Amino acid sequence: MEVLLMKMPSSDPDVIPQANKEDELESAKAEMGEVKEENQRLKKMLDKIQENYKSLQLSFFKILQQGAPNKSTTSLLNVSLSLGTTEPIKHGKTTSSIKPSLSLGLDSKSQLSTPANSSEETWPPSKIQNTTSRNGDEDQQNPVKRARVCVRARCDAPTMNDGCQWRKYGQKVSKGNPCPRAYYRCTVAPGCPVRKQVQRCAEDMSILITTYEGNHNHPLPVSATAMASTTSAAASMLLSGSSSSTSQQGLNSTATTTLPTQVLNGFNFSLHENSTKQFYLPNSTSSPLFPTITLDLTSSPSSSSTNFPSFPTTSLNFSSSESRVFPAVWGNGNGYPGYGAKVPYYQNQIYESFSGDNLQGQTCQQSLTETLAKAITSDPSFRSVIAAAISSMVCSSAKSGDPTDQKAEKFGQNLMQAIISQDGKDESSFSSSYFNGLASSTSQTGSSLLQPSFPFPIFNTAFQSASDDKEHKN
DNA sequence: CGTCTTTGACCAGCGC
DNA sequence: GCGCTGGTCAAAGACG
Repeated sequence: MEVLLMKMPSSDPDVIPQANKEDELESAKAEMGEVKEENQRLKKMLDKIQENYKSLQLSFFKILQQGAPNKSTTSLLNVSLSLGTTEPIKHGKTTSSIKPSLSLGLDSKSQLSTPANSSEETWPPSKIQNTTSRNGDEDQQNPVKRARVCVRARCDAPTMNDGCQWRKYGQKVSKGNPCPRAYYRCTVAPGCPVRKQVQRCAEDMSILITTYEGNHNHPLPVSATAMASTTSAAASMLLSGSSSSTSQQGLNSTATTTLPTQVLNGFNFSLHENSTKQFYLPNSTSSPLFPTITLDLTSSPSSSSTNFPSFPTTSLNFSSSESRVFPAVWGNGNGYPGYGAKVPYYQNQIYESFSGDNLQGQTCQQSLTETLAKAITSDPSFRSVIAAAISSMVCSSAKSGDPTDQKAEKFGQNLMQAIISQDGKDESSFSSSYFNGLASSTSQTGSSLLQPSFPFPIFNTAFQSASDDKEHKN
């Protein structure tokens, strides 16, 4: 800790009287004791944050379960999982309005849209539907299994690495988008019905839009479970999360009704009617027949084509305009690179948000540090959320009047200041060292402040993914 | 040699 | 009926 470093004697010890040495030693010991107390206090704070997180998570799933799914209507819906997209949304020529309504941190929003012609919304086409119907049990799949999951992410590589094995079977240049659309099918197991489309956003070439359809009929590699679980869970939410009723008429109308956006842990889960042009991808002709789940991992100002209403929300956005933030995640959509690559921590975040499974991975301080550094440096809102949480905890603690709490308050303020001040800076090294310091000081006290019990699942999964990564490499 | 990608052809749905 | 469009097929070539 810097406190200790500052207290290190700088002058020649030979000229310092023995009494002064002892005084400094005692002073250093006292400082160490205070630091330990601070660590204990921080641990309590984090425990409380964890409790709050779990409580919110439980509330979220309760709401999901309580929402009586109307499968006849939900099959006509799109679900959009937005991570941090808070900018104003365009729906054709209209803009959206906001209607907060749900409690427990769950917001809802309304939106208007013009009838969209999104190729994303219409895949698979009727031909495929007929084809799958001829395949026997394919048509027996429930809407969840038939749901499509569209993932938007910033990625320089041709495809996202989702851990699965894909084989490209076609490529087309769709009208209105100079970027060709690639068609892949899962080759992990023969006969796997899962297919995906990959296309770059015409308005922002850095955004890669991947649309998945179908469920895997085989075990998935560990590195692929994050995305698969995400899509599956999102599809489940698609059915359970809609309380709004729609009709085919509504789908054909020029304006759509309001569907809720739920915010949990900073993640926005919004439901869109299928006619909503969530993302540009113009030119589609067929009517929407499958529910579509859109997972927006972008929040760049340039992604003005995203059609999410602007609404005030506390959002954790783990995307970054710099794709290198996830160097080991994207790219090379072939084979099983996922076994050697880390599962994107934000994907795991999503997965855990749905599954409620707080992974208790092994300790990996370095991975945690890097993850924290990336999370903090990649998004200001993340820093703000952390700072706000710490501020809240510290302030409530300081009200107790305990002098040590005042020190904790000061420490928290410094931490907040340090976090917030990272805006606009390349502070990976700083964040890394900062949390290294936290973690190392924690280990001194024998606690597990930042270890698997960390309240943010992103951190837990960072452990997990790192562990998986090491396992696969071994 | 096996696997994968490329790419033109083909098919079906939709709008005019 | 025709043209447009999206999606799939399959032969040929590339690659390790």
